[in-house]
Amino acid sequence: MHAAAYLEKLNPQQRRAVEHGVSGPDEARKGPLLVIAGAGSGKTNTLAHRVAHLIVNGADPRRILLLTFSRRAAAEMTRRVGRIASHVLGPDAAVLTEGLSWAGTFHGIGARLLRDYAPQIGLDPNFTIHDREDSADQMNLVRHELGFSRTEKRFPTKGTLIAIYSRAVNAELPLEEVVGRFFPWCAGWGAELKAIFGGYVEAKQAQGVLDYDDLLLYWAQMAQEPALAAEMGGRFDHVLVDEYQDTNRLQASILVGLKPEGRGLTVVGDDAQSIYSFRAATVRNILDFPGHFSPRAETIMLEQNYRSTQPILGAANAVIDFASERYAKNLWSERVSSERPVLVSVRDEIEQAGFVASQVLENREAGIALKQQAVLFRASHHSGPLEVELTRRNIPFVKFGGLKFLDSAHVKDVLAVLRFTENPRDRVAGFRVLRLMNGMGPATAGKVLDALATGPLLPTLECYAPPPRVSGDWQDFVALARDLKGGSAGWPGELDRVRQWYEPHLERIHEDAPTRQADLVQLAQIASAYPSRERFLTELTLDPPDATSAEAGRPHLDEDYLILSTIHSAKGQEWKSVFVLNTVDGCIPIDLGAGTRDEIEEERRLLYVAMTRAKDSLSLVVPQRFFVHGQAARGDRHVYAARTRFIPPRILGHFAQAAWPPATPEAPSPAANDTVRIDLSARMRGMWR
DNA sequence: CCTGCGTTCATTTTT
DNA sequence: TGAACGCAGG
Repeated sequence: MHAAAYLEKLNPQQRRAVEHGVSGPDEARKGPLLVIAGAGSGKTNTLAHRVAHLIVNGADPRRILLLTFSRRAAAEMTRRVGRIASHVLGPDAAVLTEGLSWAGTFHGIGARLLRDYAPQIGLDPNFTIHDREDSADQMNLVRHELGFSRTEKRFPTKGTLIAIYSRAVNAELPLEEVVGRFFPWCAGWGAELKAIFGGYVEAKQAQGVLDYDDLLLYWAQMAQEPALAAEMGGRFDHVLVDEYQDTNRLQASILVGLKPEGRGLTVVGDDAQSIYSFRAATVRNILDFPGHFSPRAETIMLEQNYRSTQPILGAANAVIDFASERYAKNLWSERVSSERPVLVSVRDEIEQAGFVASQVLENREAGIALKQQAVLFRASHHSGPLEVELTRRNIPFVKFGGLKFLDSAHVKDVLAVLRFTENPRDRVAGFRVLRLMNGMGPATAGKVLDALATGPLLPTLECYAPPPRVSGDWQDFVALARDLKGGSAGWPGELDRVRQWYEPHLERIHEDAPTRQADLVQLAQIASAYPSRERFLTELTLDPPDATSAEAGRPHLDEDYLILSTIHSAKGQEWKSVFVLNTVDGCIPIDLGAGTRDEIEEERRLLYVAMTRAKDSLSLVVPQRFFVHGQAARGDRHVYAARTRFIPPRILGHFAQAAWPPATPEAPSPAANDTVRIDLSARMRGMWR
């Protein structure tokens, strides 16, 4: 085939990455490939082209494994591959790219493979998956059983326990080292920790439950068994991994197990954007990748940035130049502009919100849609005052990252009922469900669960004689279980049946039942997009919908809305105009605990990631003071903050500086007197009563 | 054995 | 500010 037209648009480095090991009969060229792709260097585009190029040249899409960071990224990649391929192959391409079914996150693909191989590794293929909070609850049950809830000295909480456990698994480190390095204040509890973790693993196995870490751990273990590894690896001719800088040791082990020689293996990433070390991701994976193989992996650098203007890129480069260990890159852009990024000084978070809201509207008047603008922040709650201001001004927004509505108690309750039906041995789900009934405490619930550990759901529940005070609720519950188990409602009718059962409990437990009901309606809508209960539960746990929007109502998809996002959730995205909130020491870097050197370095990369999301305009907002949390609403205790240490004086030349509101010698407004004399809003509300 | 109340505590990022 | 835990009463 002559050089395809779709390759012409790529720059020489991108093209090398796309064609690596594809053209030419030379087997040796199918060796491993590392692509270091700087921010905005067309990484996704290059990877999509590579996959399309493989398919166009005869690779079987069903034998391509594509590991991405989120399901959204996987979907985007599949879409792009389809578009590129259809330029070459016409309508046939649709059939081919539909075969690209092994695209997803490590965890998602892991779950799928584990269900496939379950019989061979002694696993119940109907396992249910615990999210982080469920895992913590499970850990707590064990902690209690082993009697560690009443120790003399303060014992680590369930959250700490699961964090330690998870770190040890994902980093493939011995417990002692994990505790010593990351949790030194727990150093005295070595033996107790081992006991708890042992109990935790046994509990999961007895219940047919896997946690997030198990999805990788079991997969990695399978990949260490030569026979299984060969079979699994043999299913795929090509394995491509995106965002490799954010993988951990366990994930690297999986790759090596699947492709020991690195044949057909491609990893893409940018060490300067590694921001997930709290999940045990290690930048060493990408730094050490080439040397893992013999001969070494070929390394290609993509250094031309197509996203940002030169002044924005220059400022971002200046920030990351202080980083210690990294692949030296020299990112450059042809996009000229006279506009430097702006450091905007504001009085406090309230003014910050005012500034952003005004600026966003101004931009929109200038023709930049809200969707082309984003506000980024380090921690989810940093956007609180801004959300209030946006709501007040009626500016629609969607927020990515932070608390999801799946974490709210009522949604978890409903999901737990489904999971409990799917797997009656799941004690965390069972506990949650049973305790909903009035009069059902921990002891009674425990007895029911004990009975279920050995017998099947229905006869066990039907035969169980509950204490008299729960009998009414109990009958309803058994009827529910019968309906669900009988499958008469079908999917997603089952969910409606659960909601119907749940409603009286919801009203009894929560004051604000109506708002919570609305969430459950939302949940039912989401559910209708899934083909079955099992798929719904699995995929919802592994790929929760990642956005929440203004309470005023979710904007319709065709509407315009502003993007609010944590920096972590902004990964891989870009906007014309970007605002970064709280660019001060204490927020970036966040002041928490020790603040080791590595942690500080990661915070630096976070700022770099935030800055490199901007195409045309970038504002870093620096509030001068912060009100202290946990005082009376009108209190004015506050602390002063300083500009982030990652922008020291010697690189200030890369920025323009401004203050907001622009200084005007106007008389102070009367509202500055902060005593409220009359409550007008109450009066307004009263008009309608 | 369960529930409700009072107290305390700890506040990142996410598959 | 809210969630999580402990304690006492029923």
